[in-house]
Amino acid sequence: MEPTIPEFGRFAEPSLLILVSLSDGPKHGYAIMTDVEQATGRPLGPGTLYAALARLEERGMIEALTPVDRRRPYRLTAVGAANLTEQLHGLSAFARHGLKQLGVTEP
Amino acid sequence: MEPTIPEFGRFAEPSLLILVSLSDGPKHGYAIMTDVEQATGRPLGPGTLYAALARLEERGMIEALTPVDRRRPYRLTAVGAANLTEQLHGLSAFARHGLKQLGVTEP
DNA sequence: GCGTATATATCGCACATCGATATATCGACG
DNA sequence: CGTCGATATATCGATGTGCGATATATACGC
Repeated sequence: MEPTIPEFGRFAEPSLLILVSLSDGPKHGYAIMTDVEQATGRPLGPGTLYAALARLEERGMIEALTPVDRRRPYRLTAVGAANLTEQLHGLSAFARHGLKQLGVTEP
Repeated sequence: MEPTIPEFGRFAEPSLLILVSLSDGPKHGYAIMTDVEQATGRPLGPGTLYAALARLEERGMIEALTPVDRRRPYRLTAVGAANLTEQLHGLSAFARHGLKQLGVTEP
């Protein structure tokens, strides 16, 4: 039988946060930090950030652009964007499914 | 300034999967395993499951019911349900936000 | 009685998170 | 012109989680 919830894959929160931040356009590390903290209200420490960036690049989800000044910007690759889109769809469906089961009516 | 994305908190995937499964009604471990595998298409191994159950109980998100036969059922607590609802709302908003930035139009 | 499905428990490795710390530069303000 | 806070990246170490493997026991069909 087919799964009722599409898979939403193999990146935990911080990586997803980073990918979504980059979906807005290329950014360097520090900009991602402030952007994510802005959006979520929670700080994303440098330990988490740079480790996750390295992993995401390694896996071809993002790529480094040529550094300007002290800044090392990254941008989403096509693969990364496709992957992110799929994950977000899965996530969205999962959230709807859960809220439905909880009896929460969505607007 | 206020965060634009509500926080979606502190449980990684498997725990969320378990909580959503329990939002359907009380279940014992093995039932959760098959339920989650059914819904997501991916197996949830016993190592992941029972460790996560222990953690969730410890934190008051779920509680153990009286065992029947070999089965040790759990159910969502009020706290757990409230917490889950909040997380799913955050998750849903986050997914919408990301998809919007990706230029994906949702049905 | 033999294999498969049901059911729970535990160990150990690998990996991720995340706070702390370090380092360097830039701009503003006194 | 000196220092302080913001910008920017890098790395280390503790702790937590995920997850596959393994173990064990019972119930059921064949």
